[in-house]
Amino acid sequence: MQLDEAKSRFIEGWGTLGSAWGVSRTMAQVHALLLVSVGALSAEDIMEQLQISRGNANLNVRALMDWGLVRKELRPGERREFFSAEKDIHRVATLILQERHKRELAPIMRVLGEIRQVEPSPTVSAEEAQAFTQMIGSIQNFAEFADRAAATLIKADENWFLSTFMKLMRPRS
Amino acid sequence: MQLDEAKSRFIEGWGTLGSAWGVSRTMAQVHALLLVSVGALSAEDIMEQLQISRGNANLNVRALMDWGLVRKELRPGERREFFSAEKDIHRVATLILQERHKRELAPIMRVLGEIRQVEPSPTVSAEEAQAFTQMIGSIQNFAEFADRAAATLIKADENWFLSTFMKLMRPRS
DNA sequence: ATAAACTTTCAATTTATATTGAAAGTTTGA
DNA sequence: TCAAACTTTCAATATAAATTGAAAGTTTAT
Repeated sequence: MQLDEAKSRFIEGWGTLGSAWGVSRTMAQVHALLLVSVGALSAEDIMEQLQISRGNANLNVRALMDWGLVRKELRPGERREFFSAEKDIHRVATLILQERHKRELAPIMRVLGEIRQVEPSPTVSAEEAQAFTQMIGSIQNFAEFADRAAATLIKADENWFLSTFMKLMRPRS
Repeated sequence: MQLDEAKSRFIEGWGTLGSAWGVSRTMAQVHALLLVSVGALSAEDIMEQLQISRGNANLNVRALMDWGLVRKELRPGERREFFSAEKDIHRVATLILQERHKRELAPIMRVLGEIRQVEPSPTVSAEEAQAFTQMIGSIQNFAEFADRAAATLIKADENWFLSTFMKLMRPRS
């Protein structure tokens, strides 16, 4: 396979993956393109390679910058902006986790905390109320656990965690 | 807060969470409704409580059954079908992980494996090809790691719950 | 065999989301 | 200051996804 074809396939695959996980296809594709590009790319480059409009390119590049996955690169003597992606995949994962925590986990946790205060009422049996509270409680517990686990991974910039657990999980390597 | 309001808020929140993660809002809402319902519900119940059409209810209930999150419950002497959700949150998490692994992780892993075989070509520099191969390789490694980590952490959480439960049951030993 | 009580399907429609492209805005250099 | 070289915005448009509802299909009881 040629490098160009390999890159296209990666961009396509990354886009598909993104849309399955609630990230817009184009945003994921811009990210993929920047990941496999050696240098930084201009808006024009992105427009051309992905065949998208200027506005669309701008929108998605800015969204990626909000996520911290892409940064602007200014070249002395050049007026236009270039963009490059964070290439360290561990940092990429960290940034994505942080952002998703903030945007999606935190809000649902707030809701769970609020709805757990169900008042006793004459129209519902005690056991029904309790079943509800238990369900919510177990979701809270699990979410907190998952959250802490993710945070632990985030803090594992040092390799001790990764190497320790990699050995546990990949006894063959 | 009344139980009914709490349930509504949960259903709404779960739906929002779902759509942020690539699950259709209604599917997540049907799931939420069944999670907080004590018994099994009929198609009619779901239609009424979520204000959706019969076709929509049927479609989403079947999708949830494909995920293994919901099962049909037949009552002797009743012609219609009832549906109930898996209530054990660890099983829920496990089922979701399994399914997403199968649907989304496995396909991208296949692509990554394929595109890593870039042929040398006179039109691309060796270092460009190598940068690409390294990028793909690090994504592969990370994906494998994350995959194992998720499975391991879920098991760890299950064990934690189990041991806590055992201690509660057998405080003396 | 027929009808009643359901479930399933799917073409049409609605709704939500992404995209465009031209205009407005901004920055830089002469 | 102006004009060139850019970036950003946003109303209009296109695309994709979800939803409806009625018809077709299925199962069960009589």
